Amino acid sequence: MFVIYPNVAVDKMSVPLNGVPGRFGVPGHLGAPAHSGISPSALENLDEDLLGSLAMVATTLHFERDAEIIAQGARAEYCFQVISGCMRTVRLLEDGRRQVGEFLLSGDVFGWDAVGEHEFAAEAVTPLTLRRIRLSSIEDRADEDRGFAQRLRRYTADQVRIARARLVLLGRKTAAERIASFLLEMVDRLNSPSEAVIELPMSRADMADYLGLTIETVCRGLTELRRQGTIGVERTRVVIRDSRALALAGSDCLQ
Amino acid sequence: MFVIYPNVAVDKMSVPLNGVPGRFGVPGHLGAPAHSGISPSALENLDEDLLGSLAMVATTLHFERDAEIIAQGARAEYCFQVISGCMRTVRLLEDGRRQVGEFLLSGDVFGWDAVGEHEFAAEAVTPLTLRRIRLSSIEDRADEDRGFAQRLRRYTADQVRIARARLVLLGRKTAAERIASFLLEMVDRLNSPSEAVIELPMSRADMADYLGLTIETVCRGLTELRRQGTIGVERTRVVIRDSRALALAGSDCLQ
DNA sequence: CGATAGGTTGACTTCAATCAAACGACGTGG
DNA sequence: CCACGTCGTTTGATTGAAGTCAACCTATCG
Repeated sequence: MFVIYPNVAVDKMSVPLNGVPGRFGVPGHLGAPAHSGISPSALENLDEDLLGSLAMVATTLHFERDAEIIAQGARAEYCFQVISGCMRTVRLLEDGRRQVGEFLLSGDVFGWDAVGEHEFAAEAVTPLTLRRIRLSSIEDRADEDRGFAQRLRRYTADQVRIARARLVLLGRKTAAERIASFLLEMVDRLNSPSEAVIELPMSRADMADYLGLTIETVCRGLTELRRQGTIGVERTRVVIRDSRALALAGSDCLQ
Repeated sequence: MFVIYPNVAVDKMSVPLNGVPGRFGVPGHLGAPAHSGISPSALENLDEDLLGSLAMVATTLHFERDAEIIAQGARAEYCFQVISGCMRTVRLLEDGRRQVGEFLLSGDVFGWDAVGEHEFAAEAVTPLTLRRIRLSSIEDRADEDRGFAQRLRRYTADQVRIARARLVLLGRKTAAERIASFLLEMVDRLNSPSEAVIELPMSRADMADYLGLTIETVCRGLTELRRQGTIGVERTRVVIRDSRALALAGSDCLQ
């Protein structure tokens, strides 16, 4: 039902929180595991908690919204697993263009693939709780624990497939299709209490940079889907009114 | 660094003959040792030959240009390592839009990340020699050979990073930048005898579908680079005249 | 040869970006 | 409590980069 992370040196960052959308409340203080009511925080399911067994060598960290967890180009020494909240990976070009690599939710791991340095920065989309683990610990564990190595392989293979599916989205899909696909992805990943309603943790700007679009185009796309009766939108809350039409709009036959 | 290899590997396969798409090549003689005689190609370097140690359980196959090696959606039972030639992975949307996932050259492996089915098709860009290996063999070897498991992790992590770097290219770069980046990638990967000259194995259409552009836009981009004196182009041969300018044109600071 | 396929170039269109303005929610300070 | 400023979002008008359509070129091959 939940994960016990015993000791843990808790590097604690200030946990302010300027109110705000996406009621990802302040994570309970310290030892408190993924909280009760809201946000099941996925990690309850050990099968899906890749690094759960490394909790004893992990450090738990808290970040406020928009905090930078890792800078682009930082030396790769640690990787991070999201315990609760939402994180984004971003890469900037010199002139300021920004690409969001992925959004990470509970259980997702950032940076384990890094070699010399992290090629993407990592930032908190919402107040965030992370588990920080030395890359060497993962390598060591993989060497000595066959089951872990298998799970790691599966996880990484999944990441490759996911990234490649996004190549199709970015390379060949229209703005409208990208937006529809994105909503479908989020419906799938944010396991909401109610099937049909999702609370997007990220801003339009984040969505735009994830989808290779501009804020305005994302807005217009959402508005258009609403006009068609496919979804309902108001700020961060999206209601899926016709998921069949949405899948169609996203050209997601295979997926 | 400089590999000395006959730039066309010996294939007993008859010559090109332009392709009828979706045609199968001739499967190799079963159990034939990986390289009978010549054609070590790039694989001479064992360090870079991830699956070299599995050669005894591999089957060598030959395909003609444009042959389909694996169909999109095919059951994932085998993976393939390129011995010589160039392979592309492609994914089609229902309406015919096409995205090339990657180009694979000597040593590269296709399909090891697949779970139920291959989400991309694999096709021969040039006459092609492959090593075919059961996915289960890889899994088994990874379980029993720590060094192999490590190399496999490194290889897969590389694939993740490469795919994510392409997200930036497809999501945020202009046509001109994509084309310049592509040339730089190819200069790096096709280790040509002469630093400054590369022979592109793929057509403009393949390049376009790799870069999320149209054939015409690729042509215009190449022409523009030539007009600027950055490269020389004639059909498949590209001469890099000013690699500094090319890197600049590609916005590839980090990379 | 002529046929064909791939490549290049030009004219025009279009989808998404850019520029601009207004709105709404929220927090702050008077 | 309300006026105000800020920030994120939405909508509209316009621009522009890349797509589409079309013609032509140039290797290659039967």
